Amino acid sequence: MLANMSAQVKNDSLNKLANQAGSGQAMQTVDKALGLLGFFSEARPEIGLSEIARLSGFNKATARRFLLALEKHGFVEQDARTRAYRLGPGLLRLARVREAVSPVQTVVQPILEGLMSRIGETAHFSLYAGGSLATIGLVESTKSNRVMLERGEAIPLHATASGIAFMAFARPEIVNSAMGKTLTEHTAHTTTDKQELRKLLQQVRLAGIAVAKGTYEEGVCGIAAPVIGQDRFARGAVAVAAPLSRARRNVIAAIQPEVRRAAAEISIAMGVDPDPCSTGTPGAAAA
Amino acid sequence: MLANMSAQVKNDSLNKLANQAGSGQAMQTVDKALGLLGFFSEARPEIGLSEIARLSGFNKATARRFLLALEKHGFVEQDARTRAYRLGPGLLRLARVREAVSPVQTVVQPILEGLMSRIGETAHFSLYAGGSLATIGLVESTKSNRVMLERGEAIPLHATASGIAFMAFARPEIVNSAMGKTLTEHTAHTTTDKQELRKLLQQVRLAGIAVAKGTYEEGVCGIAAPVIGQDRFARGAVAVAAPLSRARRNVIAAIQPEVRRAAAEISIAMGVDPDPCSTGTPGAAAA
DNA sequence: GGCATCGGTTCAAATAATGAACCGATGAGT
DNA sequence: ACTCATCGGTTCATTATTTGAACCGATGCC
Repeated sequence: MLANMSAQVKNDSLNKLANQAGSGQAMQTVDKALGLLGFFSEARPEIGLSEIARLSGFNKATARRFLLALEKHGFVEQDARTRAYRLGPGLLRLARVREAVSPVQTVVQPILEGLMSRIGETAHFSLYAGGSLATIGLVESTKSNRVMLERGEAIPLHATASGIAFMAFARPEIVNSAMGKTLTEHTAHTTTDKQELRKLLQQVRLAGIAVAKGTYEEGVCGIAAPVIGQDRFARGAVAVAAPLSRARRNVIAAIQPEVRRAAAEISIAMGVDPDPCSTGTPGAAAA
Repeated sequence: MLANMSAQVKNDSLNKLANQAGSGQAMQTVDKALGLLGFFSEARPEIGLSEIARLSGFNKATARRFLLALEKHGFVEQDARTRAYRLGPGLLRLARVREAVSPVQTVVQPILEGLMSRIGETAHFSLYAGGSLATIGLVESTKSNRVMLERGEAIPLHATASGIAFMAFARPEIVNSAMGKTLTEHTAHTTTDKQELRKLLQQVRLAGIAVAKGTYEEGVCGIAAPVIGQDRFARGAVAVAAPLSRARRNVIAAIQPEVRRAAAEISIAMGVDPDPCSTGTPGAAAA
């Protein structure tokens, strides 16, 4: 009897690990279909059937069936003339409901505006979703020489201050998944070595803030702090982006506490318990 | 030649209709998973596993697998404490991309504001997605006695001016699908007879505008015009909602052209070709 | 303690997804 | 005008997937 029990328990925990690790058993068909949505971006807003089949590696027939299902729910729509597919209006509805429930955008924007006005540089906020960071809120500096950002564009995790700050406090499996891919070299300063990146993350974990000089775009300095969710893992990041020419030591030092504060405010607004001594959480408690 | 052409066109449109009509072969698994998202609303923002299984009619195990797949892509997220599911942040990213491509909200809001300021009553804009109309833009009247609306809430097609205006110019299969369900009687003035509803739609098709007095909520008068897409079928509707006490004949008459104009502006903003003699489109050209 | 319900998991049985080949249309190159 | 390539879309036999009843441990309510 006892031997039986322990054998079962062992099996159970092994299975659990397997499930959580690989994000394994999660309705592959749905997974594949939703994956198609990731190919749409501001840079590639409309995609033809053959192209999306090529991008995704599916058969045209399969890809089309996915698109039909997505279209039925308004996630994509097909241009009547070109027959190309683009993201659909159903997303707006769902985003509205989400926003009504947890008003991130509404709450984040004023915080970013305050941050920008105090330090005079472009500020933005990104959330992790579907494998990368996506800019959700953005306030541009009023200075003539300012850093411009694309809205809604995917931000590489390893090459930006936001990404580093996020990864330093993200769920381990997210970091592992990011480490699994090749680290694209965006500039000469991009960290492309995985050992080095891990070391960098450890430093950021201690500092609680990330500074990146020209790692994504030459001449741009990013300063970012993580935004934390209820589970004490990172959900996204707040960042300030300034021209390197203005980013002297004392300026960076002055910006850091402001970014930290904005990140904390957003974390709280997003529903994190501000009390640090809640449950024995696996997250950043070590710091 | 001419005979040939017309025969081909006929075949094409028949095929199209057949495909769109049944919405038949469209990856049932994905369809079911996306259907779960429809259960979330402002009124019911968080749903537990068992409840969503009950609502959807799926087994708990199945429902959970759907939710896992959705969570993986940020369409839902699970509250760490309550273990309930809510809509996720990934939606914001996609909505942003969509909005960048076809800036409906950005464009619609000022038009609604203009409409409201000219006529002094609550104005709103809804898009069809996933089986019902969803309010995308809303500007409330500044009068003390005004009509209030929930944001992002689903609007029944048969009981509102918006729904009637939309259906009158919608794809036939959408209308048929709506007619397939029972017509809920929201007030004593709701049209619940399908024959009568068809007649009403025909009238609205001729008038180009719909007026509904207390059909959804007692004492509220709605005046709505359809917003048209590239294919000349309706995508949604613009509506004004006024207290019946203020909705005298001459007021309604004064409001109608304004609503019409707003709807036309939005249609154009959404990419419809303002030129009526473009390609031989299957839409409302016949009317 | 007893009872109901919660979130979550399992494995055989049932159902659904898949892709090579194909169709007609379109457009560029000659 | 003819080819050639590619487009969006469809079909059907083969295959891998989804599915749900029964189950577990935990929690909350008499």
